[in-house]
Amino acid sequence: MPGTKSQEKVKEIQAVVAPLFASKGYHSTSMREIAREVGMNQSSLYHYFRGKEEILFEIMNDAMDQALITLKQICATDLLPRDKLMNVLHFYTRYYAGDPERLNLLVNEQQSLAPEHRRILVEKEREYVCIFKDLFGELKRNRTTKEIPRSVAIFAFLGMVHYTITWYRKGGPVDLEGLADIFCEIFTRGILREDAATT
Amino acid sequence: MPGTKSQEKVKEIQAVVAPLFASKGYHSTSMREIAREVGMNQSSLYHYFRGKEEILFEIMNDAMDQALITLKQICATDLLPRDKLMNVLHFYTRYYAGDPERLNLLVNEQQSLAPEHRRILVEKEREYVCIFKDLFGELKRNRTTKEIPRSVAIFAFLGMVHYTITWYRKGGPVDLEGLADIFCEIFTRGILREDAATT
DNA sequence: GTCTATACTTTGATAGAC
DNA sequence: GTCTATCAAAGTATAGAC
Repeated sequence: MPGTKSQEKVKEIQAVVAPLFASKGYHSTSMREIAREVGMNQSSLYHYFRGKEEILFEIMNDAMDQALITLKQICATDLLPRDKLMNVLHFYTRYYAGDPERLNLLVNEQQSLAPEHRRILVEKEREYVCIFKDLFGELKRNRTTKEIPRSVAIFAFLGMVHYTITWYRKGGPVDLEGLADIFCEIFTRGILREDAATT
Repeated sequence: MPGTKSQEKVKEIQAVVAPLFASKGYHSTSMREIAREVGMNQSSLYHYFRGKEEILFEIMNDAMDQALITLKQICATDLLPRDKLMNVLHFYTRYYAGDPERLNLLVNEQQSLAPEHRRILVEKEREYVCIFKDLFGELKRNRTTKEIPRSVAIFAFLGMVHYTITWYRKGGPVDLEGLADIFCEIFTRGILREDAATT
């Protein structure tokens, strides 16, 4: 394959870099350190990436795309709005809490992106929020939500989930499924009408 | 006042630096830029601080101390556990959402601290969590909480509140009091027993 | 595709006059 | 307390041989 640049190697580098960026932060991780950790010369990295910032962007971009695909799949089903929402909440929780090293970057390193890359991810972020908003819209038509502004409800949930990367560790007293269940319950009881919640 | 180093100037510098660190990140903000923004020479900064990291630490440390004082005051009253909790949640929400530029650092720049400073703040973080845990302990004795692990409930709340620094802006459709009310409601309905919630 | 060598820039911090 | 001048270190990135 000409001009392919060995996608396996690219993935391998990203797999090494994500935890590095996550633990020390983007700006505190040097290209020299990355190269050492990957096991190649610093200059060789530039064969696979245009620069340090591109490594960060591609990891973050992949992570967002991956989640978007699944979220859209769930929403495309003909489940009841309530069940769709539960599936979305469940998936999203497992996604973040299950891969904290990579998702960490999405939460903490937005500032480190070049403006044009930042714009791309902000746009995808908007897609995320739209998916949630649409779901709540469907619920509202069925009069199943309380009088909490939709966006506040969404951001409350996102905050709850994103924060897991700082405290949740697999292998602890609560497993991933259990955590997703708890978040669903908090959100259900807290946001939706009780009569709907007990359905 | 000998050896005082003009506390007013120190506060002024911190007030300029906090938004800088918050918007561009600690490592992307240089001492030269800080000096320019403050309106003094780069070297002069070293008269007030031992170095860049100390500026960051002192801002973060002050912010934590300030919150701790109020939280302890609330807990020292002889209100009902439920009311104490509501007061704590209310204050904490207003504190974070009301000063996002400074509190941003507490959420995003822990990695940038020197190890010994990091340790100090981690210790204070533990105090925070203890305050919440004790409150839930009081509630549990009255059998007013559901079967959600205490720490999960606490981290759910902290995540919800800390995330406000990324989306909430004063002057929008929801004011600070309203936001605190909503968070209290979500948390009350989601975490506590319904019978207790409607008291 | 991988290396050596190096250019170039920016950084945090210090010395010392005033 | 504030400045000028400067240092040493570390950073990203590139040129070019193999």
